[in-house]
Amino acid sequence: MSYKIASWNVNSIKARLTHVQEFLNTNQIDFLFLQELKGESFPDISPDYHATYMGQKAYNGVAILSRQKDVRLISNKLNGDETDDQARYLEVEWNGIRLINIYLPNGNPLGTEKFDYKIKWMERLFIRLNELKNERVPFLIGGDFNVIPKDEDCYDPVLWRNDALYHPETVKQFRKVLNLGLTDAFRVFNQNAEEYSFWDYQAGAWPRNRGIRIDHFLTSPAITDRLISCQIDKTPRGWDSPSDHTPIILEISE
DNA sequence: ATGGTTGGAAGCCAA
Repeated sequence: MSYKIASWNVNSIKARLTHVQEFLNTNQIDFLFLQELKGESFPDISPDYHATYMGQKAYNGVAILSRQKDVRLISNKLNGDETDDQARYLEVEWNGIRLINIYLPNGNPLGTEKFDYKIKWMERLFIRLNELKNERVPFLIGGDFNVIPKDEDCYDPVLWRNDALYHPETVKQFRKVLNLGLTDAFRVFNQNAEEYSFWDYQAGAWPRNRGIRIDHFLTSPAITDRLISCQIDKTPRGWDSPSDHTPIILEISE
């Protein structure tokens, strides 16, 4: 027995409703983390799934769909800044483990308050995950991290160095999180370059495979021990009117 | 080559 957990930035749940339904119908997904809902309310997707979500008007928004109804909301915001009202964080408890879905700030353009917000958000995330580590709570965190971990995770490292997604400060913060003892689950099973989860809508990025790997699952040690597989499913990116992201799917043993 | 495209908003912003 195993569980499949997927993460997908859908770039508007309203615009991608049928895609999400098709994805759920063709994969045996137990939990689906969604990002960029771009709306306050959440639509009826399937009678087979329970939705926990945190939305806002027009921007951001995260949801966790689950076959299991016994998920318990721990938090729908990231601690550390009472003035932060962006819907980017969802933490639930299920079966003794913590499931965390994030839509980490993009941070562009560099040199603006947006980049400061991203870095501070990552510092707050580190503090939260360090708490869970100290409490010995097994967890997995998935979502759109808006972070390119390494050169092999983008088509043009030199170009991306001048972007908030691969800026040295961004990568430093990401490594700090990893150094809590977390594992980039995808890299346990696949060391190939040119394995991407996002392709820009512009300039033929998808047909030319000019993409970046910014959607991740990170697992705490107890969950890492249970990893069965972690793959990027490129199929939905090839559908008509797709999201610019494609799902990443993680499988863990019971 | 500072463009190109998409979604939600409202008559631009974020990605």
